[in-house]
Amino acid sequence: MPKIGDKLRELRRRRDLSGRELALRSGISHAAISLIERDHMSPSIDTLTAILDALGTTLTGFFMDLPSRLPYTPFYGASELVEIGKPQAISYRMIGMNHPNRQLLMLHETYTEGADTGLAFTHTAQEAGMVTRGAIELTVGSECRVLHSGDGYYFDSRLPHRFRNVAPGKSEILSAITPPTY
Amino acid sequence: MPKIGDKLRELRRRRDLSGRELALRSGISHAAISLIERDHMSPSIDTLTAILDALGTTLTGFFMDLPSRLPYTPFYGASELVEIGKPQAISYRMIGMNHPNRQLLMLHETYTEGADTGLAFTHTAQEAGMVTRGAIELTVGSECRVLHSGDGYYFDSRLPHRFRNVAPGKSEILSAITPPTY
DNA sequence: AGGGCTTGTTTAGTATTTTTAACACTCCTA
DNA sequence: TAGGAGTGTTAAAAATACTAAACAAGCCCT
Repeated sequence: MPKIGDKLRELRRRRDLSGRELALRSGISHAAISLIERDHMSPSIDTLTAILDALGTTLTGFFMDLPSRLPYTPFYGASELVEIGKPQAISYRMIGMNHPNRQLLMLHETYTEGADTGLAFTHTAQEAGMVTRGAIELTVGSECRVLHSGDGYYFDSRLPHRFRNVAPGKSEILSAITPPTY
Repeated sequence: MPKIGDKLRELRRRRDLSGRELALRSGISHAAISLIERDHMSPSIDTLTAILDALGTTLTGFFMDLPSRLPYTPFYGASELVEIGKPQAISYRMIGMNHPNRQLLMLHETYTEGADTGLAFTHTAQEAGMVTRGAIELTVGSECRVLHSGDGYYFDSRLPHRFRNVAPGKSEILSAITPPTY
């Protein structure tokens, strides 16, 4: 009943993949992919999962559809990023402040030497990021690790988490949170 | 792969429906429902849609709050980021690949000299990011601007957009997209 | 023009889902 | 105690998803 074919094909094309390439990555035959994309058959959850997986997507993301938007300016110069933290300790500079219907919160975080968020909980949200400078000790639940420039993270904000700057000087993170619970 | 059985049974029980009653309302046999609920078979999108329909739910709603009961590691070392692009031109390295129910897609993008995405459209999504190295010419709708290290952006992916590396060498972006339908 | 690559489609056969029908069990009630 | 009406599970056929192989069309060579 749901016509997922067009959406799937569009997704694949956007990634610049041929049917055969996607078949190879997903483990599904290219014939099946062709049939699914033209709505000639309704894939099982398992096969659709495999396909979306190879496209870097999830069932949730795939089936989600959002309402409309307004015109605005998409650019945010480094100096225009709005500060929503405490620059003396931890600076949170926000990207996308003026967006009419924000659904994710993107932050440029700067930690001064020794800065520490302490243990934090949030409602149900998800958080991802990458260290771009220095070294950050990240604790999530019972796990702990030091992340250096280029290392990333992704966790459920429901778990208690804590960021601590362990570099001799400033550290920086670029992070994203959804939904934007700020 | 995804074990949707428990969630389905829980949903049905919460509505105080028997397997046969749900079968009647959905048009699916009660045997099939039993098998699906015990993860003995992977339903097609059509049949799952019919079942969820009878339960007053949608595919989106169903997959959105699928419990993430799987243990996972929130850390992603720089070398573990999964490549979903084409390193010769534009590399998209994904943070959060193993997350059980991803709701945002975070990417570390590396553009080789002169790399160009060409004009791209998406359905309804939102995208934010910051240039961390080099210089990127970003076009969104009718607007165009060159972003340097430290500059950010936030736009609606429904608008036609294009990234082009205009630096003499590699450029890098750290970006986030939600929902993860890139 | 003709090979050799790619692309997406079709067809026939295999595997899996889905149905139909029977089985086993509990809880009522006569 | 026996029977009916409810529940969920299993075992057969039937229908459908899926695969493997062949087909057709386009593009780039020389």
